[in-house]
Amino acid sequence: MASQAEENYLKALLHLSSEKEAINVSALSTLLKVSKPTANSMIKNLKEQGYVHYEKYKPLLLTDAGRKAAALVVRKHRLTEMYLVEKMGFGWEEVHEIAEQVEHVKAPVFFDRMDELLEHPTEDPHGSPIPDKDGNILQRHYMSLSKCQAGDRVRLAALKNSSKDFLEFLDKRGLNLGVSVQVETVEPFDGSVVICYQEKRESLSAQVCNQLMVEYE
Amino acid sequence: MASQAEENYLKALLHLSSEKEAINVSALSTLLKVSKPTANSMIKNLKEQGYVHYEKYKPLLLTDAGRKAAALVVRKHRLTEMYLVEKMGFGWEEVHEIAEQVEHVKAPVFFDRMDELLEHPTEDPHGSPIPDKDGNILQRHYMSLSKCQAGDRVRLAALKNSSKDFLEFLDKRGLNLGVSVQVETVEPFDGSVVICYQEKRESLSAQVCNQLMVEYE
DNA sequence: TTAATAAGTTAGATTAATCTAACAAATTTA
DNA sequence: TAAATTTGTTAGATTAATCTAACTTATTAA
Ligand SMILES: [Mn+2]
Ligand SMILES: [Mn+2]
Ligand SMILES: [Mn+2]
Ligand SMILES: [Mn+2]
Repeated sequence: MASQAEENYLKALLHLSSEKEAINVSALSTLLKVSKPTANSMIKNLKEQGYVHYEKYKPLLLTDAGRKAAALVVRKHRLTEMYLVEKMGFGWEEVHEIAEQVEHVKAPVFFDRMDELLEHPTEDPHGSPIPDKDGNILQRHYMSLSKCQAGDRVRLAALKNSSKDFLEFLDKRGLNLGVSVQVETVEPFDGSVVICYQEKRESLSAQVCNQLMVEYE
Repeated sequence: MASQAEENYLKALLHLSSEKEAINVSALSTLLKVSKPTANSMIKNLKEQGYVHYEKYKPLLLTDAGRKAAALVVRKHRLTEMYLVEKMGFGWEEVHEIAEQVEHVKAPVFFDRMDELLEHPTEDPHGSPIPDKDGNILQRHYMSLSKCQAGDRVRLAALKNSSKDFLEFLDKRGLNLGVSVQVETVEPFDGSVVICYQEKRESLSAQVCNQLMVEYE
């Protein structure tokens, strides 16, 4: 079974490959906060195990087995986050660090039980999809709030970024997933947007709008 | 913060010292299934950190700091076991292996939340005491069922041994903690005991009775 | 009280995961 | 295209946790 380090690398590789098909070692080492030689040597190890395609100086690519293994780690991570929020009462900004550790528990039944108790959730507390038991990830195609126009009525469905700072920013404004939002104005100059929701009116910078994924109601 | 290995050694040392004040390296290495040199070198490490008193060839002794650190690991372990049984519906025979891993999560708030949700339990699913947040362990002085006499009416309060086999043996007979038991006969020859409980009559070997801790009702 | 056995230690090796320093290859910029 | 920059690799060292082999000390049995 994969070690904690291996599981973390697999997750990072899957994450990077979702933004750009081919992955480079630098991005991996930056994301995981390890040196490039460290990442390089782990890549050789993962190649040995059949999880990545790799040739010297060429970009990295997850194999099918690698993608599946990675998705199953993501599944454990997101089930844990959902469990922590729904069953233990944690805030969505607290759960990532805990899940980062709990995801490595070697006891499939533990995660299966979370899945059951949560009644097979399909998204985590930040709106990201929870891969199924075969490692398939149902990609939702939400739209960024920054693509909306004045007058649009949308529901906040997911976050592109789930950093603690951002989550706390949203908490302060009562911007939770599921909230229905009316786009009032879009400022052409800087892309900032004024929205109305739950009797509130807020102006959000383009940077924030980019991170907010919405769908039409 | 202590590594997983260090936490496991501390727990083992506390466990061994509960049976015999002074601990020897052999017992430790046997319990943890590592070689004696491995145990020896970890002892030197723990001594460096102020967790054990140790001089070459002399028996091992936990320091106050070591005993406290160990008790806090045991606290995490037992809170986890209790949480798994009470909140997640696991059987008492399934939880030890999972807790053995979860206990190493570095997130005090995670265990504090379990403690709250369980309303500050004082015993784990096997009747063992859960140390408090300062590492104090309230020792209950239960009596072994093998010390009982015909006619005694007692309640099953704890298990001295919680191996999977033993737990399954008890499950098959409906012998759960809290069950009220009437001692029918005690066989002087082999120490076996016939008990009545919940419309059932069972004969238990001395070996089993030794592991069953009871209290008068 | 010696001899046998058990317990404990030292030395040295191994593995996984990490690092820095040095260098090579690829890409970008001028 | 040549120079500068970025990216990737190799070599070699380190640390934690483990092992085996060989040896020493302590305990137990004859
Ligand atoms: Mn997360
Ligand atoms: Mn992790
Ligand atoms: Mn246990
Ligand atoms: Mn453990």
